[in-house]
Amino acid sequence: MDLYCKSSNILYARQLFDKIPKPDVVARTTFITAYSASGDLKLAREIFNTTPLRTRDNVSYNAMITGYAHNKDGYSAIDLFCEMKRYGFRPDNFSYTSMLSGLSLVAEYESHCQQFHCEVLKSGTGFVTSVVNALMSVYVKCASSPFVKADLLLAAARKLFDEMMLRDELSWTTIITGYVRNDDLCSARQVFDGMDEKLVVAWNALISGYTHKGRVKDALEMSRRMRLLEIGFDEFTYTSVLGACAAAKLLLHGKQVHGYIIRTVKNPSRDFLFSVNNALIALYWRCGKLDEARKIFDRMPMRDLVSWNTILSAYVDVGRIEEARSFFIEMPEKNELTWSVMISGFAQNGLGEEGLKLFNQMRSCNCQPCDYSFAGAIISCAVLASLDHGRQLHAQLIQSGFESSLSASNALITMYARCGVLQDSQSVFYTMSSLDSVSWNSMIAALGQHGHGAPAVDLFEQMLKEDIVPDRITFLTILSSCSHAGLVDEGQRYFNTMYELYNITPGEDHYGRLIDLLCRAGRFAEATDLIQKLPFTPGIPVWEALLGGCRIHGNIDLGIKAAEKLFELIPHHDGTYILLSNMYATLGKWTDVSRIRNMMRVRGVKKEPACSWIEVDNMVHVFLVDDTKHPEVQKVYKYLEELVPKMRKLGYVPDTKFVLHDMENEQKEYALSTHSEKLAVAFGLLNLPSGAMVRVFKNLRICGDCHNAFKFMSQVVGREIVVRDGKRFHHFKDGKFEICHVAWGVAVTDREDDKPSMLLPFSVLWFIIGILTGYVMLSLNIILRLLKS
DNA sequence: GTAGGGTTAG
Repeated sequence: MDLYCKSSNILYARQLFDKIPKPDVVARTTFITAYSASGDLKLAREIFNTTPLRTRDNVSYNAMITGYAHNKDGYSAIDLFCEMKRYGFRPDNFSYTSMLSGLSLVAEYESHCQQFHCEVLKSGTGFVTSVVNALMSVYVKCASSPFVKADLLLAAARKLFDEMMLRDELSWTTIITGYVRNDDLCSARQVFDGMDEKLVVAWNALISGYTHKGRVKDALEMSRRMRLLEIGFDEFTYTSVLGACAAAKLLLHGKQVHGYIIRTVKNPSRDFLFSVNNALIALYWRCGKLDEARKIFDRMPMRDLVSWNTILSAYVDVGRIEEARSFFIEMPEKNELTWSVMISGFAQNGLGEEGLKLFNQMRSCNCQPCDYSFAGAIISCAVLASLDHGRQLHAQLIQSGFESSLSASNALITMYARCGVLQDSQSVFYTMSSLDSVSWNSMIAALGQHGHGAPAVDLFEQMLKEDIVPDRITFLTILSSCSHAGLVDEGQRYFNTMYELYNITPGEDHYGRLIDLLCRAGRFAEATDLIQKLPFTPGIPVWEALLGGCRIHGNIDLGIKAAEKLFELIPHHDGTYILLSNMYATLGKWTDVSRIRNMMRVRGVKKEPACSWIEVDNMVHVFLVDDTKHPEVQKVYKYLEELVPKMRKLGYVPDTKFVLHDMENEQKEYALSTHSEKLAVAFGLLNLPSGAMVRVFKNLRICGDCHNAFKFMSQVVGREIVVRDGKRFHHFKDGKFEICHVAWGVAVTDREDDKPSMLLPFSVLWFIIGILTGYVMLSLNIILRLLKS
């Protein structure tokens, strides 16, 4: 039976076990261990529970406690340890070691460490190496949780280490990794240098430590020294070294290591093949060689979960989402990481609905979402600009105890910003206990998207002051923000520092934003000059930026050139036609507009009702780029005709004038209040740039008219309204073009079945449940007080 | 029949 358990053939062993009339405690313990090892704690506990109390012994308790610890259920490990004592068992070395390993998973405060430290001392196991090692682990892991005095905890671990009677290899590695994980590589190195005989494990710990802290050079230097000292690499060394190469994108070096492994390692073990091949997949992916990565994956005789997750992440990373989806479906097993990668993969590729669907599917599969999966779902809400759902997820995030998660908080910043509630983004940002570059990037982008260019630049400067190193995304964001704020010189200066100070080579996207910046300011000569000097053949982002700029300033000649280039690159892209016709519309050249629309019809390009839009003082000029007889336009007219008298009746104060210019160059003026559901509907039908819709949506929401805000959003549902990142609108003020809102805040949900979203009923339900719970709690409280008195 | 560390995936 034991043999079958060890060869992982538990099912067969269980058949034998079930034939024993009265299995003894030894047989039961074998199963507890086997089930725990296979991750099936429920079955393990079942066997444990059916062991009569009088036959239980320390070993069976210890096996069960270890099972919990191995399966990351620290609290149950501690509970069982306490139960054991309650029933009169005397915990031994094994019990303490296992319980402490469980404790290290959940220890969050200094008191947790101290309490159990006292208990160890009282029990007399304080001199046992394995117990002290586990206790050190508790201190070390606790030191990396927030709101603790990490230095004191590490010092306590060090004291334990210094005073140990008998150190083994684990003691050394525990303290070294303790320092590594708490960013004290100096102390880690000191302890390492003090080792007489340096174990491979210790080398590995330090190499991976250097890699994680971005010190790839030091990591590779260590591996070079290992080779000089003729210390044999094991699979952990290889994976760490390959990880270092992947982090620094050192393809050549990585390939050398790959070749060396092929030449020198004969008869590799199963584990060796798993971990080294997985690291190789990651290496080739990170170095941009997806095909090589795929080859390694395909050639693996056996794959584990990490292999699948790595190849999945690689395909998601390069945006090949459909292939990623087929990997996801094909995978023999999944963990929380698998789900999270796929959810955020959908979200990052604009497939918000798919992301949310998968998040719900994850929960219905009994897979507990982790903070990363929450982050993916929250970003999905950002893509859909679905504020209600986003808020619900925020509440659930807090409930699940992930409030302090970095990735989830970063997602919240983006979500609130894209849903038009900048204040909430800010309150998340300013209450976070630690920030990384993604947090800064998200907050800067949030400000920029809301048109607050100058504050975005200020925040960027603050980021630099706090020694956070900006990355490519930071520069994309700050260039857009400068563009919004008309800060041309600042933008150019930041662009130049990119390579000079931070060694980041600007990509086509960066050049695109720079050209956008120049064109918005009307500096076409500089822009065209830059395009000619580009270090690569200009592609879509460059020409789109140029055409966008020409549209604002009515620079027809240049605009046509840009459009021709775009037609060469993407022949039937509706966006180009629409930008082009909007350019003519803004200048009132209606014959050209209809020429373009005809071209679209002849060439079979899908025609969206379109319009161009500028705001001058309190006047919104809307240029309809459609035939007046177009049914969509007719609907708009009808709505507006009905709207004005109705609104007056309802007492709405007009605050904005809308001037509709149509193709026959007729102008119609409507004095309207933006606080109107009907107007919102009209906008929805018009497919107005969503900046205008954001305005209406925000007004409704600010006035507390959430119902209508929601209704407005659901009215928009079912129509192809694409909310594009970076689609900006312009404000004409004091003779200069300035910033305006970005196109966030429009819901595009349930497009398939065209039903209103279920978000509102859910929020109402939550609200009612909240009130009922509060009411019940209150009554209970009163009853208790009455009983007491 | 029971224990403690190092790797690769976001």
